[in-house]
Amino acid sequence: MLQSDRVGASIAETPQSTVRAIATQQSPSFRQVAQACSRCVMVGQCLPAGLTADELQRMDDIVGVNGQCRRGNDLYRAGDAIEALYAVRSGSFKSYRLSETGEEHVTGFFLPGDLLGLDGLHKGTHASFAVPLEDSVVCRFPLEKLDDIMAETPRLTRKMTRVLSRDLDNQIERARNRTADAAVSAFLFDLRERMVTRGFDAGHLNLKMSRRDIGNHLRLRIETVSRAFSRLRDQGIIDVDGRSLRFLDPDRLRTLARQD
Amino acid sequence: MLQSDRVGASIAETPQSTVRAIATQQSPSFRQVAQACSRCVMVGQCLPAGLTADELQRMDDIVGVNGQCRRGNDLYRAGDAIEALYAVRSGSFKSYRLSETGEEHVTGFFLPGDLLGLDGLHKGTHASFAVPLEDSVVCRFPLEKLDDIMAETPRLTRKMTRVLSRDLDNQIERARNRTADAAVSAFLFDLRERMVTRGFDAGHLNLKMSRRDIGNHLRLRIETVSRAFSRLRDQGIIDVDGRSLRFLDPDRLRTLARQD
DNA sequence: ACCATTCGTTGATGCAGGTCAACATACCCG
DNA sequence: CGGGTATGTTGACCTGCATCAACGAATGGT
Repeated sequence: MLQSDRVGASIAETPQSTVRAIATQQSPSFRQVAQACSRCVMVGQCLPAGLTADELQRMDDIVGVNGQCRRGNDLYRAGDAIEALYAVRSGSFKSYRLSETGEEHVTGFFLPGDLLGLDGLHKGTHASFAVPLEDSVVCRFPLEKLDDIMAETPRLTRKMTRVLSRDLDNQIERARNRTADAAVSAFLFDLRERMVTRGFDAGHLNLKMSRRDIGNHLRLRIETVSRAFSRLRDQGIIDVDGRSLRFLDPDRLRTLARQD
Repeated sequence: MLQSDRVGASIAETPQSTVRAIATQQSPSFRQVAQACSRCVMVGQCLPAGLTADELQRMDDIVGVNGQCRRGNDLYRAGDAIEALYAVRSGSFKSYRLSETGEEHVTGFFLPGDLLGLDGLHKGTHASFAVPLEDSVVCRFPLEKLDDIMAETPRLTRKMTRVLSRDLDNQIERARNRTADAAVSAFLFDLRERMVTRGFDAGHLNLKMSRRDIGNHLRLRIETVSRAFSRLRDQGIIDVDGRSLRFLDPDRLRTLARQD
């Protein structure tokens, strides 16, 4: 099994985890829509992307609980036994780790369709914390069931392998040597591309994360991020006011993002 | 299948790849030893670790070609169609990428038992270049066969998932904010741990990579790496003379490695 | 054995980004 | 509504690492 040998409490029994099933609060038809991968608008970007109709039906069967995760709560915490992976259905998340001295390190931002928890699979316990940046909804893939379905569905196995490989590739790519302006440009351009891929409006977006989180993620100070934003604004590449962001010249943003 | 949809030449037909089967130059018994996972000293650290005897036998059957890779040649090149993953059997490798401007970025160092090529699986083409740091021997896992055996061997699928998850975890961990001394200490401590895990002498080792490669990997200049080495030597933590390295105080090295 | 080239070390100096500080605005809660 | 706290921007200064430079030692090709 993918899951840990450690026996942990189920999500519902784990006090610090705050996923709450909303199914019981909903009408049967809404619940059905909320649960089924086959009817999810994000299915093309998510783990089940590329599955046949039959295989998708099987995925529908294992996505047991959709849960709200509200601001200020954790989806999971580093050290928790992994019992499931989560896909973002709506909203957004950040993941972070703590150093031995208690320093936070933001390890990623997650949009609808993104999979949370992959970095902990090898240990059987979560390697990171995951917190919503806004009220969000997640789909829960219990590892045991995922494991079962993978044993019978090679296509899903391959998809999982590719998702892991892509994350690894992205992490390596992110580790390049860059100036502060290039790092911030790359961050914004990547965010825009991910939004476009998911069918969001490409022109305008509201950043859900703070300057602190962005800087922490890019290993830059908050002041440096702020100045980089200002320089991009002064050059007419973006229009930024607080967390409200407009892309005026994506091509030049891309060029800045690609220089070392 | 894990492998690309692109149809590429086999390794043997690819001019720039220089894996050469040595089986024909060896006696049958040596060849057998060289090929079989079940008789490899690195089997405990490698992809087949944890398989049953039966499953291991199946792995033996798919490891088709062991190849020498000599210094100055590439095992594979970024952009090549992926037809196989490689495990280091003996020797060592570095992987690197090229930026659009031709800048090299060293993405990892690989010791016996390590798997090469994982970051390219999602695209079907290699994301990096892989070159030996010394004359080395690799085991070749053809993706198609690996895919077949994974479909029938859930345990191998899980192992592959864990290997990918571990690499992802390591990459994230490496991205922490660190001073130059902490980064170099972490690099050396990690290298030592990996050598110990593989049963090599923990006290002394010969670095196979240049200061340039180390610095590039850690996003530091060669002079900064050299000075960090000198400071560690002055503090009595290591004894270093060129590429010859002795660990005098691993505990203090570990402490340095863990501070932000 | 030769020279050319790469590699590693150390010193002097420069600069990108960190640090410190001041201030404005937004948000939360009683 | 008002006071407190978190957030974001900008300026002035500082520092850790990059850059430039000089040198000796190791390596490789002929």
